[in-house]
Amino acid sequence: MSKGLPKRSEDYSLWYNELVKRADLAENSAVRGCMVIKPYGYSIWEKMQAQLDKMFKETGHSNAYFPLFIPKSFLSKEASHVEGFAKECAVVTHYRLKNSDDGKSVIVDPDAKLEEELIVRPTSETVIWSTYKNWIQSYRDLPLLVNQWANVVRWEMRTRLFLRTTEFLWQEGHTAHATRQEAIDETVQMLNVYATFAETFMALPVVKGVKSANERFAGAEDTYCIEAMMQDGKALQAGTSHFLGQNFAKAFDVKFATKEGGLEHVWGTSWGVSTRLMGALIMAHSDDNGLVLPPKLAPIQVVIVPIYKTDEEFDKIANKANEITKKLLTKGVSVHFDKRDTHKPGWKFAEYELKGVPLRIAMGPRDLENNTIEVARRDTLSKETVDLAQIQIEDYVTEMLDKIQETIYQKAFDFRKEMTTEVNTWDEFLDKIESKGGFLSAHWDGTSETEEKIKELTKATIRCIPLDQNEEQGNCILTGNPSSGRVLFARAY
RNA sequence: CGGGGUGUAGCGUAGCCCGGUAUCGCGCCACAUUUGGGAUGUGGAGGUCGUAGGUUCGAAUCCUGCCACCCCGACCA
Repeated sequence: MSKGLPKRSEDYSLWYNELVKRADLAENSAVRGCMVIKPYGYSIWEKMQAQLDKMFKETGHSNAYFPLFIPKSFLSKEASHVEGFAKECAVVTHYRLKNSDDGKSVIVDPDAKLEEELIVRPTSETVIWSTYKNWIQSYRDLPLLVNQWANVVRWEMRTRLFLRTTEFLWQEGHTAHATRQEAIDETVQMLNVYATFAETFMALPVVKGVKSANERFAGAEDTYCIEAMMQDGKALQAGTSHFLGQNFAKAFDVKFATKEGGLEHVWGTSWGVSTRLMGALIMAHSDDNGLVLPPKLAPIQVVIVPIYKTDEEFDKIANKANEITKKLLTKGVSVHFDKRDTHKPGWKFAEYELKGVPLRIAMGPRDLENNTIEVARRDTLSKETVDLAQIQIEDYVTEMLDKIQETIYQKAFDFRKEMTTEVNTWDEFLDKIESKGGFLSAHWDGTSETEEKIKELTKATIRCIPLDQNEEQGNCILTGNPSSGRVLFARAY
Protein backbone atom coordinates (compact mmCIF):
# COMPACT_ATOMS: atom_id res chain seq x y z
CA MET A 1 0.00 0.00 0.00
CA SER A 2 1.61 3.22 -1.10
CA LYS A 3 1.10 6.35 0.92
CA GLY A 4 -0.86 9.44 0.17
CA LEU A 5 -3.90 9.90 -1.99
CA PRO A 6 -3.89 12.65 -4.64
CA LYS A 7 -5.49 15.83 -3.28
CA ARG A 8 -9.03 16.69 -4.28
CA SER A 9 -8.04 20.30 -4.79
CA GLU A 10 -5.28 19.37 -7.22
CA ASP A 11 -6.94 16.76 -9.40
CA TYR A 12 -10.43 15.74 -8.44
CA SER A 13 -10.89 12.98 -10.97
CA LEU A 14 -7.49 11.47 -10.25
CA TRP A 15 -8.38 11.56 -6.56
CA TYR A 16 -11.62 9.72 -7.31
CA ASN A 17 -10.01 7.04 -9.49
CA GLU A 18 -7.23 6.38 -7.02
CA LEU A 19 -9.57 6.30 -4.07
CA VAL A 20 -11.82 3.73 -5.71
CA LYS A 21 -8.84 1.46 -6.34
CA ARG A 22 -6.93 1.98 -3.13
CA ALA A 23 -9.94 1.62 -0.89
CA ASP A 24 -10.51 -1.77 -2.53
CA LEU A 25 -13.88 -0.85 -3.96
CA ALA A 26 -13.32 -1.75 -7.61
CA GLU A 27 -10.80 -1.98 -10.39
CA ASN A 28 -10.71 -2.09 -14.15
CA SER A 29 -11.12 -5.50 -15.70
CA ALA A 30 -9.74 -7.33 -18.68
CA VAL A 31 -12.84 -6.23 -20.53
CA ARG A 32 -12.73 -2.64 -21.66
CA GLY A 33 -15.20 -0.43 -19.86
CA CYS A 34 -16.23 -3.11 -17.40
CA MET A 35 -15.20 -3.20 -13.77
CA VAL A 36 -14.51 -5.77 -11.12
CA ILE A 37 -16.32 -4.82 -7.95
CA LYS A 38 -14.10 -6.04 -5.13
CA PRO A 39 -15.44 -7.61 -1.93
CA TYR A 40 -15.24 -4.43 0.15
CA GLY A 41 -16.97 -2.39 -2.52
CA TYR A 42 -19.54 -5.08 -3.13
CA SER A 43 -20.43 -5.31 0.53
CA ILE A 44 -21.39 -1.63 0.46
CA TRP A 45 -23.55 -2.31 -2.57
CA GLU A 46 -25.13 -5.25 -0.74
CA LYS A 47 -26.06 -2.96 2.13
CA MET A 48 -27.68 -0.57 -0.31
CA GLN A 49 -29.49 -3.43 -2.00
CA ALA A 50 -30.74 -4.86 1.28
CA GLN A 51 -32.21 -1.54 2.39
CA LEU A 52 -33.75 -0.65 -0.95
CA ASP A 53 -35.16 -4.13 -1.34
CA LYS A 54 -36.81 -3.81 2.05
CA MET A 55 -38.32 -0.47 1.07
CA PHE A 56 -39.62 -1.89 -2.21
CA LYS A 57 -41.27 -4.79 -0.38
CA GLU A 58 -42.78 -2.40 2.15
CA THR A 59 -44.43 -0.54 -0.70
CA GLY A 60 -45.94 -3.75 -2.05
CA HIS A 61 -43.48 -4.78 -4.76
CA SER A 62 -42.19 -8.29 -5.47
CA ASN A 63 -38.99 -9.36 -7.15
CA ALA A 64 -38.86 -11.34 -10.38
CA TYR A 65 -36.30 -11.97 -13.06
CA PHE A 66 -36.45 -11.38 -16.80
CA PRO A 67 -33.92 -12.47 -19.43
CA LEU A 68 -30.64 -10.79 -20.27
CA PHE A 69 -31.36 -11.03 -24.00
CA ILE A 70 -34.01 -9.16 -25.90
CA PRO A 71 -35.11 -9.99 -29.45
CA LYS A 72 -34.00 -7.13 -31.63
CA SER A 73 -37.49 -6.56 -32.95
CA PHE A 74 -38.84 -5.81 -29.46
CA LEU A 75 -36.74 -2.71 -29.08
CA SER A 76 -38.21 -1.04 -32.13
CA LYS A 77 -41.80 -1.38 -30.98
CA GLU A 78 -41.64 1.84 -29.01
CA ALA A 79 -40.33 4.55 -31.33
CA SER A 80 -38.55 6.93 -28.97
CA HIS A 81 -37.28 4.04 -26.87
CA VAL A 82 -35.34 2.52 -29.76
CA GLU A 83 -34.06 5.91 -30.74
CA GLY A 84 -32.70 6.46 -27.25
CA PHE A 85 -30.91 3.16 -26.88
CA ALA A 86 -30.02 1.89 -30.35
CA LYS A 87 -26.63 3.59 -30.40
CA GLU A 88 -25.37 1.81 -27.32
CA CYS A 89 -26.56 -1.76 -27.64
CA ALA A 90 -24.41 -4.87 -27.61
CA VAL A 91 -25.76 -7.38 -30.13
CA VAL A 92 -25.52 -11.16 -30.12
CA THR A 93 -25.36 -12.46 -33.68
CA HIS A 94 -24.05 -16.04 -33.34
CA TYR A 95 -24.46 -18.92 -30.95
CA ARG A 96 -21.38 -21.03 -31.55
CA LEU A 97 -17.59 -20.92 -31.89
CA LYS A 98 -15.28 -23.30 -33.68
CA ASN A 99 -11.57 -23.92 -34.08
CA SER A 100 -9.89 -21.92 -36.81
CA ASP A 101 -8.48 -23.85 -39.77
CA ASP A 102 -4.91 -23.58 -38.50
CA GLY A 103 -6.13 -24.82 -35.11
CA LYS A 104 -4.47 -21.98 -33.28
CA SER A 105 -7.50 -19.96 -32.29
CA VAL A 106 -11.23 -20.00 -31.90
CA ILE A 107 -13.43 -18.16 -34.33
CA VAL A 108 -17.12 -17.38 -34.64
CA ASP A 109 -18.77 -20.14 -36.60
CA PRO A 110 -20.32 -18.44 -39.62
CA ASP A 111 -22.83 -21.27 -39.90
CA ALA A 112 -24.21 -20.47 -36.48
CA LYS A 113 -25.82 -17.17 -37.28
CA LEU A 114 -28.93 -16.36 -35.28
CA GLU A 115 -32.07 -15.92 -37.30
CA GLU A 116 -33.07 -12.98 -35.18
CA GLU A 117 -30.27 -11.15 -33.44
CA LEU A 118 -30.51 -10.63 -29.71
CA ILE A 119 -29.54 -7.48 -27.94
CA VAL A 120 -28.15 -7.46 -24.46
CA ARG A 121 -30.63 -5.50 -22.37
CA PRO A 122 -29.82 -1.84 -21.87
CA THR A 123 -33.02 -1.77 -19.81
CA SER A 124 -35.92 -4.21 -19.70
CA GLU A 125 -39.12 -2.36 -20.55
CA THR A 126 -39.59 -4.24 -23.80
CA VAL A 127 -39.18 -7.82 -22.58
CA ILE A 128 -41.19 -7.05 -19.52
CA TRP A 129 -44.09 -5.43 -21.34
CA SER A 130 -44.16 -8.26 -23.85
CA THR A 131 -44.60 -10.54 -20.84
CA TYR A 132 -47.12 -8.30 -19.09
CA LYS A 133 -49.37 -8.72 -22.11
CA ASN A 134 -49.94 -12.28 -20.96
CA TRP A 135 -50.23 -11.47 -17.29
CA ILE A 136 -52.82 -8.75 -17.53
CA GLN A 137 -56.39 -9.29 -18.71
CA SER A 138 -58.60 -7.65 -16.16
CA TYR A 139 -58.62 -4.79 -13.71
CA ARG A 140 -58.33 -7.57 -11.13
CA ASP A 141 -54.78 -8.23 -12.30
CA LEU A 142 -53.83 -4.65 -11.48
CA PRO A 143 -51.79 -3.09 -10.15
CA LEU A 144 -48.84 -5.23 -11.09
CA LEU A 145 -45.87 -4.27 -8.95
CA VAL A 146 -42.61 -5.95 -9.93
CA ASN A 147 -38.93 -5.21 -9.40
CA GLN A 148 -35.85 -6.95 -10.68
CA TRP A 149 -32.22 -6.82 -9.60
CA ALA A 150 -30.08 -7.25 -12.69
CA ASN A 151 -27.12 -6.26 -14.77
CA VAL A 152 -27.51 -4.21 -17.93
CA VAL A 153 -25.18 -3.21 -20.72
CA ARG A 154 -24.88 0.16 -22.40
CA TRP A 155 -21.97 0.50 -24.79
CA GLU A 156 -20.48 3.78 -23.65
CA MET A 157 -17.64 5.62 -25.35
CA ARG A 158 -16.00 6.78 -22.16
CA THR A 159 -16.29 4.98 -18.89
CA ARG A 160 -15.39 5.65 -15.26
CA LEU A 161 -15.51 3.26 -12.36
CA PHE A 162 -19.03 3.19 -10.89
CA LEU A 163 -20.12 6.43 -12.59
CA ARG A 164 -20.38 5.06 -16.08
CA THR A 165 -19.40 1.51 -16.96
CA THR A 166 -20.36 -0.60 -19.92
CA GLU A 167 -22.01 -3.18 -17.70
CA PHE A 168 -23.57 -2.07 -14.47
CA LEU A 169 -25.74 -3.49 -11.72
CA TRP A 170 -29.07 -1.99 -10.86
CA GLN A 171 -32.64 -2.58 -9.94
CA GLU A 172 -35.49 -1.74 -12.24
CA GLY A 173 -39.06 -1.57 -11.07
CA HIS A 174 -41.82 -2.03 -13.65
CA THR A 175 -45.42 -1.50 -12.69
CA ALA A 176 -48.75 -1.50 -14.46
CA HIS A 177 -51.88 0.35 -13.31
CA ALA A 178 -55.50 0.83 -14.22
CA THR A 179 -55.48 4.61 -14.17
CA ARG A 180 -53.22 7.44 -15.15
CA GLN A 181 -53.36 8.95 -11.68
CA GLU A 182 -52.45 5.69 -9.99
CA ALA A 183 -49.38 5.33 -12.22
CA ILE A 184 -48.32 8.90 -11.52
CA ASP A 185 -48.76 8.29 -7.80
CA GLU A 186 -46.57 5.21 -8.07
CA THR A 187 -43.91 7.17 -9.96
CA VAL A 188 -43.83 9.82 -7.27
CA GLN A 189 -43.96 7.29 -4.47
CA MET A 190 -40.83 5.53 -5.77
CA LEU A 191 -39.09 8.84 -6.26
CA ASN A 192 -39.77 9.50 -2.60
CA VAL A 193 -38.42 6.08 -1.67
CA TYR A 194 -35.19 6.93 -3.48
CA ALA A 195 -34.97 10.35 -1.86
CA THR A 196 -35.53 8.89 1.59
CA PHE A 197 -32.94 6.22 0.96
CA ALA A 198 -30.38 8.73 -0.29
CA GLU A 199 -30.89 11.12 2.59
CA THR A 200 -31.37 8.67 5.44
CA PHE A 201 -28.93 5.94 4.50
CA MET A 202 -26.42 7.52 2.15
CA ALA A 203 -26.50 10.81 4.09
CA LEU A 204 -26.86 12.40 0.69
CA PRO A 205 -29.18 15.39 0.32
CA VAL A 206 -31.01 15.31 -3.01
CA VAL A 207 -33.24 17.59 -5.02
CA LYS A 208 -36.40 15.95 -6.26
CA GLY A 209 -37.55 17.13 -9.61
CA VAL A 210 -38.81 16.48 -13.12
CA LYS A 211 -36.57 16.26 -16.16
CA SER A 212 -36.98 18.57 -19.10
CA ALA A 213 -37.97 17.00 -22.42
CA ASN A 214 -34.31 16.80 -23.49
CA GLU A 215 -33.29 14.73 -20.51
CA ARG A 216 -36.37 12.54 -20.37
CA PHE A 217 -36.12 8.73 -20.52
CA ALA A 218 -36.64 7.33 -24.00
CA GLY A 219 -40.23 6.16 -23.99
CA ALA A 220 -41.45 8.03 -20.91
CA GLU A 221 -44.06 10.73 -20.65
CA ASP A 222 -42.36 12.19 -17.61
CA THR A 223 -39.06 11.43 -15.89
CA TYR A 224 -38.69 12.27 -12.22
CA CYS A 225 -35.25 12.27 -10.68
CA ILE A 226 -33.17 12.89 -7.63
CA GLU A 227 -30.12 15.07 -8.20
CA ALA A 228 -27.14 15.30 -5.87
CA MET A 229 -24.20 17.71 -5.64
CA MET A 230 -20.64 16.38 -5.66
CA GLN A 231 -17.70 18.07 -3.96
CA ASP A 232 -16.28 19.38 -7.23
CA GLY A 233 -19.48 21.27 -7.95
CA LYS A 234 -20.82 18.85 -10.54
CA ALA A 235 -24.28 17.38 -10.28
CA LEU A 236 -25.02 13.69 -10.35
CA GLN A 237 -28.32 12.06 -11.20
CA ALA A 238 -28.73 9.48 -8.46
CA GLY A 239 -32.03 7.88 -9.39
CA THR A 240 -34.90 8.11 -11.84
CA SER A 241 -38.58 7.24 -11.80
CA HIS A 242 -40.54 7.31 -15.03
CA PHE A 243 -44.21 7.77 -15.75
CA LEU A 244 -44.57 5.80 -18.98
CA GLY A 245 -48.13 6.77 -19.75
CA GLN A 246 -49.62 4.14 -22.03
CA ASN A 247 -46.63 4.13 -24.37
CA PHE A 248 -45.43 0.60 -23.67
CA ALA A 249 -48.92 -0.76 -23.18
CA LYS A 250 -49.75 0.45 -26.67
CA ALA A 251 -46.50 -0.78 -28.16
CA PHE A 252 -47.03 -4.27 -26.72
CA ASP A 253 -50.80 -4.25 -26.81
CA VAL A 254 -51.37 -4.64 -23.08
CA LYS A 255 -55.07 -4.07 -22.40
CA PHE A 256 -57.33 -4.83 -19.51
CA ALA A 257 -61.08 -5.23 -19.08
CA THR A 258 -62.39 -2.47 -16.84
CA LYS A 259 -64.96 -2.90 -14.11
CA GLU A 260 -67.43 -1.20 -16.41
CA GLY A 261 -66.85 -3.70 -19.18
CA GLY A 262 -64.59 -1.54 -21.35
CA LEU A 263 -61.16 -2.43 -22.73
CA GLU A 264 -58.27 -0.06 -22.07
CA HIS A 265 -54.52 0.14 -22.25
CA VAL A 266 -52.79 -0.03 -18.88
CA TRP A 267 -50.64 2.73 -17.45
CA GLY A 268 -46.99 2.07 -16.67
CA THR A 269 -44.06 3.18 -14.60
CA SER A 270 -40.43 2.20 -14.34
CA TRP A 271 -37.78 3.30 -11.87
CA GLY A 272 -34.18 2.47 -11.15
CA VAL A 273 -31.01 3.12 -9.25
CA SER A 274 -27.65 1.61 -10.10
CA THR A 275 -24.12 1.02 -8.88
CA ARG A 276 -23.67 4.65 -9.81
CA LEU A 277 -24.91 5.31 -6.28
CA MET A 278 -21.51 4.04 -5.17
CA GLY A 279 -19.92 6.86 -7.11
CA ALA A 280 -22.28 9.36 -5.51
CA LEU A 281 -21.48 8.03 -2.06
CA ILE A 282 -17.75 8.32 -2.64
CA MET A 283 -17.76 11.75 -4.26
CA ALA A 284 -20.16 13.32 -1.81
CA HIS A 285 -18.42 12.57 1.47
CA SER A 286 -14.85 11.38 1.11
CA ASP A 287 -11.75 13.46 1.83
CA ASP A 288 -8.02 13.50 1.12
CA ASN A 289 -7.43 10.72 3.66
CA GLY A 290 -9.81 8.35 1.92
CA LEU A 291 -13.40 7.20 2.05
CA VAL A 292 -15.89 8.57 4.50
CA LEU A 293 -18.79 6.15 4.83
CA PRO A 294 -22.07 6.87 6.54
CA PRO A 295 -22.45 4.34 9.38
CA LYS A 296 -25.69 2.99 7.95
CA LEU A 297 -23.89 1.70 4.87
CA ALA A 298 -20.44 0.93 6.27
CA PRO A 299 -19.57 -2.77 6.08
CA ILE A 300 -17.53 -2.33 9.24
CA GLN A 301 -18.90 0.32 11.58
CA VAL A 302 -16.35 0.02 14.36
CA VAL A 303 -12.81 -1.28 14.23
CA ILE A 304 -10.82 -2.08 17.34
CA VAL A 305 -7.05 -1.74 16.99
CA PRO A 306 -4.86 -3.17 19.76
CA ILE A 307 -1.56 -1.55 20.68
CA TYR A 308 0.82 -3.82 22.54
CA LYS A 309 4.37 -5.01 23.02
CA THR A 310 4.12 -8.37 24.69
CA ASP A 311 1.86 -11.39 24.23
CA GLU A 312 0.67 -10.88 27.75
CA GLU A 313 -0.44 -7.35 26.96
CA PHE A 314 -2.15 -8.52 23.80
CA ASP A 315 -4.13 -11.15 25.70
CA LYS A 316 -5.42 -8.58 28.14
CA ILE A 317 -6.39 -6.21 25.37
CA ALA A 318 -8.01 -9.00 23.39
CA ASN A 319 -10.13 -9.93 26.41
CA LYS A 320 -11.33 -6.41 26.77
CA ALA A 321 -11.90 -6.06 23.04
CA ASN A 322 -14.00 -9.21 23.05
CA GLU A 323 -16.07 -7.86 25.89
CA ILE A 324 -16.72 -4.66 24.02
CA THR A 325 -17.44 -6.57 20.80
CA LYS A 326 -20.08 -8.67 22.53
CA LYS A 327 -21.80 -5.62 23.94
CA LEU A 328 -21.79 -3.88 20.58
CA LEU A 329 -23.18 -6.94 18.83
CA THR A 330 -26.24 -6.85 21.11
CA LYS A 331 -27.05 -3.50 19.47
CA GLY A 332 -26.43 -4.81 15.98
CA VAL A 333 -23.23 -2.84 15.50
CA SER A 334 -20.75 -4.46 13.12
CA VAL A 335 -17.35 -4.61 14.80
CA HIS A 336 -14.00 -5.82 13.62
CA PHE A 337 -11.17 -6.56 16.02
CA ASP A 338 -7.98 -6.27 13.99
CA LYS A 339 -5.61 -8.62 15.71
CA ARG A 340 -3.13 -8.96 12.84
CA ASP A 341 0.42 -8.76 14.12
CA THR A 342 1.74 -8.20 10.61
CA HIS A 343 0.96 -4.50 10.63
CA LYS A 344 1.68 -1.76 13.12
CA PRO A 345 -1.08 0.35 14.68
CA GLY A 346 -0.17 3.48 12.73
CA TRP A 347 -0.43 1.53 9.49
CA LYS A 348 -3.83 0.22 10.50
CA PHE A 349 -5.07 3.70 11.42
CA ALA A 350 -4.24 4.95 7.94
CA GLU A 351 -5.72 1.85 6.35
CA TYR A 352 -9.10 2.14 8.10
CA GLU A 353 -9.24 5.83 7.33
CA LEU A 354 -8.67 5.04 3.68
CA LYS A 355 -11.52 2.53 3.86
CA GLY A 356 -13.86 4.92 5.62
CA VAL A 357 -14.62 2.94 8.79
CA PRO A 358 -16.73 5.44 10.78
CA LEU A 359 -15.39 4.73 14.25
CA ARG A 360 -12.06 3.45 15.46
CA ILE A 361 -11.32 2.27 18.96
CA ALA A 362 -7.67 1.96 19.97
CA MET A 363 -6.59 0.20 23.12
CA GLY A 364 -3.08 0.07 24.53
CA PRO A 365 -1.26 -0.49 27.81
CA ARG A 366 -2.14 2.97 29.05
CA ASP A 367 -5.81 2.28 28.45
CA LEU A 368 -5.60 -1.02 30.28
CA GLU A 369 -4.14 0.76 33.26
CA ASN A 370 -6.76 3.52 33.27
CA ASN A 371 -9.74 1.48 32.03
CA THR A 372 -10.10 3.75 29.02
CA ILE A 373 -10.25 3.54 25.23
CA GLU A 374 -9.30 6.00 22.54
CA VAL A 375 -12.15 6.71 20.16
CA ALA A 376 -11.53 8.34 16.77
CA ARG A 377 -14.22 9.57 14.39
CA ARG A 378 -13.59 9.19 10.68
CA ASP A 379 -15.82 12.06 9.64
CA THR A 380 -14.20 14.75 11.81
CA LEU A 381 -10.86 12.99 12.36
CA SER A 382 -11.20 13.91 16.04
CA LYS A 383 -10.08 11.69 18.89
CA GLU A 384 -11.07 11.44 22.52
CA THR A 385 -10.15 9.24 25.42
CA VAL A 386 -13.16 7.68 27.07
CA ASP A 387 -13.35 6.33 30.61
CA LEU A 388 -15.18 3.01 30.39
CA ALA A 389 -16.42 3.34 33.95
CA GLN A 390 -18.35 6.46 33.00
CA ILE A 391 -20.33 5.03 30.09
CA GLN A 392 -22.25 2.10 28.68
CA ILE A 393 -20.04 1.32 25.72
CA GLU A 394 -22.87 -0.01 23.55
CA ASP A 395 -24.97 3.12 24.10
CA TYR A 396 -21.99 5.37 23.66
CA VAL A 397 -21.11 3.77 20.32
CA THR A 398 -24.62 3.67 18.88
CA GLU A 399 -25.15 7.30 19.82
CA MET A 400 -21.83 8.19 18.28
CA LEU A 401 -22.68 6.35 15.05
CA ASP A 402 -25.97 8.25 14.85
CA LYS A 403 -24.11 11.48 15.42
CA ILE A 404 -21.66 10.65 12.63
CA GLN A 405 -24.48 9.79 10.24
CA GLU A 406 -26.12 13.12 11.06
CA THR A 407 -22.88 15.11 10.80
CA ILE A 408 -22.03 13.68 7.40
CA TYR A 409 -25.49 14.51 6.12
CA GLN A 410 -25.38 18.01 7.55
CA LYS A 411 -22.00 18.67 6.01
CA ALA A 412 -23.21 17.57 2.58
CA PHE A 413 -26.39 19.57 3.06
CA ASP A 414 -24.51 22.75 3.94
CA PHE A 415 -22.20 22.21 1.02
CA ARG A 416 -25.06 21.87 -1.40
CA LYS A 417 -26.69 24.98 0.01
CA GLU A 418 -23.42 26.84 -0.45
CA MET A 419 -23.18 25.49 -4.00
CA THR A 420 -26.69 26.50 -5.05
CA THR A 421 -26.76 29.99 -6.50
CA GLU A 422 -29.65 32.05 -7.79
CA VAL A 423 -28.62 33.84 -10.94
CA ASN A 424 -30.64 36.44 -12.81
CA THR A 425 -28.51 37.56 -15.72
CA TRP A 426 -26.70 35.72 -18.47
CA ASP A 427 -23.35 37.28 -17.49
CA GLU A 428 -23.83 36.10 -13.95
CA PHE A 429 -24.70 32.65 -15.24
CA LEU A 430 -21.52 32.47 -17.32
CA ASP A 431 -19.43 33.74 -14.44
CA LYS A 432 -20.82 31.35 -11.82
CA ILE A 433 -20.74 28.25 -13.97
CA GLU A 434 -17.03 28.85 -14.55
CA SER A 435 -15.87 30.22 -11.23
CA LYS A 436 -18.05 28.33 -8.80
CA GLY A 437 -19.99 25.52 -10.45
CA GLY A 438 -22.74 23.88 -8.44
CA PHE A 439 -26.45 24.32 -9.05
CA LEU A 440 -27.53 27.51 -10.71
CA SER A 441 -31.15 28.33 -10.03
CA ALA A 442 -32.39 30.36 -12.96
CA HIS A 443 -35.38 31.17 -15.10
CA TRP A 444 -35.85 29.29 -18.34
CA ASP A 445 -38.37 29.82 -21.09
CA GLY A 446 -39.32 26.16 -21.23
CA THR A 447 -38.08 25.40 -24.74
CA SER A 448 -35.71 22.66 -25.85
CA GLU A 449 -33.95 25.09 -28.16
CA THR A 450 -32.93 27.34 -25.29
CA GLU A 451 -31.78 24.41 -23.22
CA GLU A 452 -29.69 23.13 -26.14
CA LYS A 453 -28.19 26.53 -26.69
CA ILE A 454 -27.22 26.89 -23.04
CA LYS A 455 -25.65 23.46 -23.09
CA GLU A 456 -23.68 24.34 -26.16
CA LEU A 457 -22.40 27.57 -24.65
CA THR A 458 -21.66 26.41 -21.11
CA LYS A 459 -21.84 22.57 -20.93
CA ALA A 460 -24.49 23.07 -18.27
CA THR A 461 -27.78 21.22 -18.56
CA ILE A 462 -31.07 21.46 -16.78
CA ARG A 463 -30.74 18.93 -13.99
CA CYS A 464 -34.37 19.21 -13.06
CA ILE A 465 -37.39 21.34 -12.50
CA PRO A 466 -37.63 21.03 -8.71
CA LEU A 467 -40.86 19.62 -7.36
CA ASP A 468 -40.89 22.32 -4.70
CA GLN A 469 -40.42 25.03 -7.30
CA ASN A 470 -41.93 28.39 -6.28
CA GLU A 471 -44.30 30.22 -8.56
CA GLU A 472 -42.27 33.23 -9.56
CA GLN A 473 -42.55 35.40 -12.62
CA GLY A 474 -39.25 36.05 -14.29
CA ASN A 475 -37.37 36.16 -17.55
CA CYS A 476 -35.38 33.41 -19.19
CA ILE A 477 -31.71 33.73 -18.44
CA LEU A 478 -30.76 33.42 -22.09
CA THR A 479 -33.67 34.65 -24.20
CA GLY A 480 -35.44 36.98 -21.78
CA ASN A 481 -38.75 35.31 -22.59
CA PRO A 482 -41.24 35.01 -19.74
CA SER A 483 -40.85 32.15 -17.23
CA SER A 484 -42.98 31.13 -14.29
CA GLY A 485 -40.37 29.47 -12.11
CA ARG A 486 -36.71 28.65 -11.61
CA VAL A 487 -35.04 25.43 -12.71
CA LEU A 488 -31.67 23.99 -11.67
CA PHE A 489 -28.77 24.10 -14.09
CA ALA A 490 -25.41 22.41 -13.53
CA ARG A 491 -22.59 20.67 -15.23
CA ALA A 492 -23.20 17.01 -14.58
CA TYR A 493 -21.60 13.59 -14.49
C1' C B 1 -14.97 7.77 -34.29
C1' G B 2 -11.53 12.53 -34.59
C1' G B 3 -7.05 15.07 -31.83
C1' G B 4 -3.03 14.22 -28.27
C1' G B 5 -0.23 10.85 -25.15
C1' U B 6 1.67 6.32 -22.88
C1' G B 7 3.08 0.92 -22.83
C1' U B 8 9.97 -1.25 -18.95
C1' A B 9 9.08 -6.55 -12.08
C1' G B 10 2.64 -6.83 -8.45
C1' C B 11 2.32 -1.03 -8.56
C1' G B 12 4.71 3.72 -9.83
C1' U B 13 8.97 5.05 -12.72
C1' A B 14 14.53 6.25 -15.01
C1' G B 15 16.95 4.93 -19.38
C1' C B 16 15.11 6.15 -25.56
C1' C B 17 17.23 12.21 -28.74
C1' C B 18 23.14 10.04 -28.63
C1' G B 19 22.13 1.52 -29.91
C1' G B 20 26.41 -2.36 -25.99
C1' U B 21 20.76 -7.46 -21.93
C1' A B 22 18.04 -2.32 -17.46
C1' U B 23 17.64 2.48 -12.76
C1' C B 24 15.13 3.96 -8.49
C1' G B 25 10.94 3.95 -4.99
C1' C B 26 6.78 1.18 -2.98
C1' G B 27 5.29 -3.71 -2.29
C1' C B 28 7.01 -9.04 -1.56
C1' C B 29 10.41 -12.97 1.25
C1' A B 30 14.08 -13.96 5.57
C1' C B 31 16.33 -12.38 10.12
C1' A B 32 17.04 -8.80 13.99
C1' U B 33 15.57 -4.57 16.65
C1' U B 34 10.63 -2.24 16.87
C1' U B 35 4.79 -1.31 18.05
C1' G B 36 0.03 5.36 21.27
C1' G B 37 -0.26 7.89 13.53
C1' G B 38 1.76 4.59 7.30
C1' A B 39 9.06 1.58 11.70
C1' U B 40 14.51 0.73 10.85
C1' G B 41 18.68 -2.10 9.43
C1' U B 42 20.93 -6.19 6.80
C1' G B 43 20.31 -9.84 3.19
C1' G B 44 17.17 -11.82 -0.87
C1' A B 45 13.56 -13.08 -4.88
C1' G B 46 11.20 -11.08 -9.00
C1' G B 47 11.97 -8.51 -16.13
C1' U B 48 10.40 -12.66 -23.38
C1' C B 49 11.38 -3.82 -21.96
C1' G B 50 2.95 -4.23 -25.17
C1' U B 51 3.24 -7.25 -29.83
C1' A B 52 4.94 -8.80 -34.92
C1' G B 53 8.45 -7.75 -38.36
C1' G B 54 12.73 -4.77 -40.29
C1' U B 55 17.80 -2.18 -39.95
C1' U B 56 22.43 -3.66 -37.30
C1' C B 57 28.05 -7.54 -35.22
C1' G B 58 24.56 -5.99 -31.38
C1' A B 59 17.83 -2.97 -30.31
C1' A B 60 14.15 -1.02 -24.31
C1' U B 61 16.70 2.63 -27.53
C1' C B 62 16.26 3.55 -34.77
C1' C B 63 12.14 2.20 -38.77
C1' U B 64 7.17 -0.09 -40.09
C1' G B 65 2.60 -2.58 -38.98
C1' C B 66 -0.71 -4.20 -35.21
C1' C B 67 -2.78 -4.27 -30.13
C1' A B 68 -3.97 -2.16 -25.45
C1' C B 69 -4.68 1.73 -22.10
C1' C B 70 -5.08 7.04 -20.60
C1' C B 71 -6.45 12.28 -21.52
C1' C B 72 -9.42 15.88 -24.56
C1' G B 73 -14.01 16.23 -27.90
C1' A B 74 -19.28 14.18 -30.05
C1' C B 75 -23.16 10.26 -26.74
C1' C B 76 -25.10 8.76 -21.84
C1' A B 77 -27.75 6.31 -15.47
